[in-house]
Amino acid sequence: MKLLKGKESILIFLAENDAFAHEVRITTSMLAKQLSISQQTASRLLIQLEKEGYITRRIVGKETYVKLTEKGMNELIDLHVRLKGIFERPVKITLEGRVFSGLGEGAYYISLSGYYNQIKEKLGFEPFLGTLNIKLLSSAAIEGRMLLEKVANIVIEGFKDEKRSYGSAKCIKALFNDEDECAILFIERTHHDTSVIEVVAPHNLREKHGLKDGDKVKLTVSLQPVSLFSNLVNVSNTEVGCEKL
Amino acid sequence: MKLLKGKESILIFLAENDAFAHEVRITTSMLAKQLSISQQTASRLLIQLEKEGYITRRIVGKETYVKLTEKGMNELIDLHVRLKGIFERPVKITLEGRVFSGLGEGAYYISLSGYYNQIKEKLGFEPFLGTLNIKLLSSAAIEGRMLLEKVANIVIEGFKDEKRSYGSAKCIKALFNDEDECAILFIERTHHDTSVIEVVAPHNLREKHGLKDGDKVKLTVSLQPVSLFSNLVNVSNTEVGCEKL
DNA sequence: ATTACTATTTCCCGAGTAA
DNA sequence: TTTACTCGGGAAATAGTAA
Repeated sequence: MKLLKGKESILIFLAENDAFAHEVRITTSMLAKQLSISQQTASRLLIQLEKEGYITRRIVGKETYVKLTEKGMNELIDLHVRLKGIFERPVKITLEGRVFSGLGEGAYYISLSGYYNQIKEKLGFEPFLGTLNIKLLSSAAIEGRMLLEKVANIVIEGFKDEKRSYGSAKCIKALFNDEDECAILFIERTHHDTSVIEVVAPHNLREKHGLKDGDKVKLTVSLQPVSLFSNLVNVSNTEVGCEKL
Repeated sequence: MKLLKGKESILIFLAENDAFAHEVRITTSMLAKQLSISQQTASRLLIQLEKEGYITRRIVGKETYVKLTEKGMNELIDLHVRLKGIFERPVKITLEGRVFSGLGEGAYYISLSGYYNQIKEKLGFEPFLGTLNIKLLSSAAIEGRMLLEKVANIVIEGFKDEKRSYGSAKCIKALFNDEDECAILFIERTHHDTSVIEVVAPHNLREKHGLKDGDKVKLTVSLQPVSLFSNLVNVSNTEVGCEKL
């Protein structure tokens, strides 16, 4: 598309060239080239921006000096603040589902030191020896699960012993029923389908919350919008249970 | 003006409503109302955005669910990064001028405990008992001086003793000849005109740099673009001598 | 080289309205 | 109620060109 139209991109271009701190020399054809518009359009837009009070122009012979006014700069600040609001606010992803019993292999796998030590180190807690299986209820929850799987940023490496090899998994920290620290496990080559998640936690959640099969539970993950997409910086900006902002 | 035109503001509106994390229910008339456009335009823009790959739409009976695509989100991220580049990059203001001798009253005023202690506390150094007078050379430097005076964020309060009252001053930290920590003083009711600045520093700059009247010197202040304007947050975001980024 | 006018085309908005 | 078509008016972009 090109998100920005003529006037807006002129203001941004000027700001990028420090035209809020001092006058900047400019020609309409150079501006046109930069913004992929015609020289005539550049000329007209500068006239309009000046008329509307977003810039000042000082013409000395053949040279034109342009400066952003406070009004022009405020326009950019507003936009900046709005985008900051989007990208720097944690977004809560909530998954609801029902507890069910698995085959108990979760407990076995977590008890293996090859997994146990990694969990302890990378998740920051000593895991209860067992996982809680949760069947997701809605298509929204399943959609959320798929999103979280993409974003999960903690990797538990696979390993081998003399008998067999053990696969790797990704996980992401979450909050269980608005209370308990936990992590959702995304296990490579699981036998579960995408409507199921497994949760590991420092405590026995089943016991602590008095859960039996079929009980409804809730998982919340709070993450930064930018982490949902690949391009930008830090990966490790997930927060657990952050409600405000 | 309204910096944003239809399509762009729809993308931002959707992002503000978390439409990058999950589908969002929307009607064209509600969207029209929010963005002050007609229902017809809202409809047309949604169709176009979908065709261009910025959003996906899922129509279930009368309900429409919209989601930003990765492409759409990247468009916003690009803009965000661009604005961050503008507002979160220090801008260097450089003032050049020539040293000249004043009447020596700078030394007297700074030696007064009413000023001395404030300088020590608010500027973070014990000032040399004297100021360096600098006559600015260019109109650009004078313009810069006026800008800095507006932005100067450290206030030295005036006070009274039994004999007379002493005026207040503002100052801002700067770098002297790319080397020395110092501060530019903007004295209320000074007898100097706007082409002159006074500098206070922890050392005797005249001696340390072997300066005599007429020698050229340089002052550099590095500040955040947002601090140039009133609306936004933190005032104390001035940095001294930050060259990179 | 500039800037910026006029004329033409192209694009966009919104009223009316159908489904 | 919805969405989204057609269509007329007007805004915006460019070409041509003057200064």
